[in-house]
Amino acid sequence: MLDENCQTFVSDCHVRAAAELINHSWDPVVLSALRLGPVRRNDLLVRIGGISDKVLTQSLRRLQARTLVSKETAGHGGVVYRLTTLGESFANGPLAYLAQWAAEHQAELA
Amino acid sequence: MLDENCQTFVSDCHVRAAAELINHSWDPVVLSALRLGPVRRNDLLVRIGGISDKVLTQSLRRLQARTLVSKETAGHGGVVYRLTTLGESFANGPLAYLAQWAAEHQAELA
DNA sequence: GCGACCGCCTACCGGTTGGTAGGAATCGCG
DNA sequence: CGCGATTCCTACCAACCGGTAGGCGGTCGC
Repeated sequence: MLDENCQTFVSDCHVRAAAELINHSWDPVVLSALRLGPVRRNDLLVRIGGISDKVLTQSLRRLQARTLVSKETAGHGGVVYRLTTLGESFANGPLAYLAQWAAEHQAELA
Repeated sequence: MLDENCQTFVSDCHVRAAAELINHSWDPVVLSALRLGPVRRNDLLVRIGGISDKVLTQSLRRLQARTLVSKETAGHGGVVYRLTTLGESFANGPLAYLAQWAAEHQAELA
């Protein structure tokens, strides 16, 4: 479904691949929140405001599947999530650039 | 819905604002396709493979509302869509960076 | 052991997105 | 005028995303 569409123009293929990383609306927010450092799940719920319990789990599952986030067990039946090297590369690179652009052009966006 | 969530950490607010620009899966593809130059609607349908007529219209409406894309009437009942200055800034900036990152890390992404 | 907390899972519901099909309005050409 | 091309709109449908509620099993402190 992605390959045959790449016939049209190649760069588009990479745009679609990248879009799938942030296409779920909460994923970029979770990645951005994890830039502040490793954090336990419940603290992540607080750090990100307004996300529901289930959605955070789903988002973390997706990000784990793409090896952007890793999970470690901690004491007290707790869990710590942190960015992987790939995740840091994405969060500090394209995602940070995206946020910076949005900040600069904030006034121009309705 | 966005403001009160910005209490948590400020950069996150901009991430969410930027995410709304590419939240709809076809929008980045349309913007990327328009980077190749102004184009009529039907040609855009061909240039982008696999998009449906209705979805392209909806995507263009959203992008027009955000002043990323402008529409001009052309002869023969035709219409020409092109990127605005803001749209070019976004497509050549964050979007291009995103695609470049995806191309570089293509192998690491499942 | 018991209660509290934590992570996670399972329904269910509502809204949105994407796809298909059909048709209306407009313009230019033969 | 008849016709095709183009743009756009309206249903209708399937699939998905996000939210709510409730429950299950694990670990820790008491």
